[in-house]
Amino acid sequence: MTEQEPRWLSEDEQQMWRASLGVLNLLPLFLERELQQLHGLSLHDYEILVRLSEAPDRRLRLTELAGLSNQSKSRLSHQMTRMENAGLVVRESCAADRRGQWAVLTDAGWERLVKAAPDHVDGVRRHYVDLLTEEQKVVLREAFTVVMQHLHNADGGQTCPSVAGKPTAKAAGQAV
Amino acid sequence: MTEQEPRWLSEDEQQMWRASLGVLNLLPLFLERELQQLHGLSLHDYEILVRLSEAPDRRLRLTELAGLSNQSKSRLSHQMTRMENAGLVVRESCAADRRGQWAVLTDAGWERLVKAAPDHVDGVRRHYVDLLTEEQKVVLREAFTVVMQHLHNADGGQTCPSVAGKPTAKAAGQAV
DNA sequence: CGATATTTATTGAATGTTCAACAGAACCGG
DNA sequence: CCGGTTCTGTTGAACATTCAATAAATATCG
Repeated sequence: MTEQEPRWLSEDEQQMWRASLGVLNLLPLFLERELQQLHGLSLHDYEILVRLSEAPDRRLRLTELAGLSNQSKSRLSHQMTRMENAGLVVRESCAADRRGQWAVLTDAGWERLVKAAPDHVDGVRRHYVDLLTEEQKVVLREAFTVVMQHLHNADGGQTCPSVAGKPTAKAAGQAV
Repeated sequence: MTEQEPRWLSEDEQQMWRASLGVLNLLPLFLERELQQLHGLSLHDYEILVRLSEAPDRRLRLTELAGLSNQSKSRLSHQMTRMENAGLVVRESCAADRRGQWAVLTDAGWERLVKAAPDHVDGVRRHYVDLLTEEQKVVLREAFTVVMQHLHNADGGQTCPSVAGKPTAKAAGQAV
């Protein structure tokens, strides 16, 4: 019997957790809807386009892309199929490792991203970034960097391959 | 032509946004998996159980429940069907407003919640709360309360009915 | 070298989510 | 009290996601 009285959350912690849950649930919905209506893209589409756009040669191995965009390889695989059908992206098999595949951004994909980016950044600002004070942004950046890191390490690549210590890319500033 | 150069995110803002996205994507997955494996509940199941458990008479009108748990009425409706089949919850039609329905927590649902709560709180701590400093928690609570409020107001009840100014319930401290 | 394990990516089935359309009850305004 | 509007909740179909199983190429190591 290693039963212990669990460490319940304090009133404040609970409030903070519930607010987090709210944002977690709602924010993606809003961004997704705007993106979908204005540009026919899902949030995941967008995220993938951004990551590819920042990659050298506009290409990334699937596993790495999955890690960078925080999703499982299975999900990415389905996603890629859809995006390939939409002409945003193509797969190319990899010479160096014949198990592997490149995800490559097409010109159409690039243009789609460039068109969508201003509206999307605007949405991210309206619904999130611009609601925060400078101090809050700093704290949030630090806090969430830690949490994200933790989550990437915490599972043995089941959920999503851990992203290497890459510096955040500099490219077109397209707010994922 | 009201075209404007968009206000791109600064380097720091972008880093903070991307970390947020990471947490947004990953955290629910982790909590969901643990909850599912240990107790056969989804995160949404759990959230609904908690909200009902805190409500007077363990019952809530569907619309209000949807608002409290940050989801659309449609989604909740499907969810309720599943949970009703699982015996966690029942629907009762509402005398005062004959359009309406009550969502009522069953005893089985309550017990299930009580059993799951310690493990879930533990997960929330391990993957989130305990990774934050006291200062970060405070800042996060304030910041996200604002953002959540904004999101609730921002859409005209399309996504989810806006939650009234209810004080965060006091009940069993079960960390949603 | 060869056997085993690991890594890469895909697949299909089960499950969950969204969106738009709907039906019925209550509200509101003249 | 009648007509339109809003609100309640449900439904089905399209779509997305998860999970476990698979196949194929490469690593590992005795």
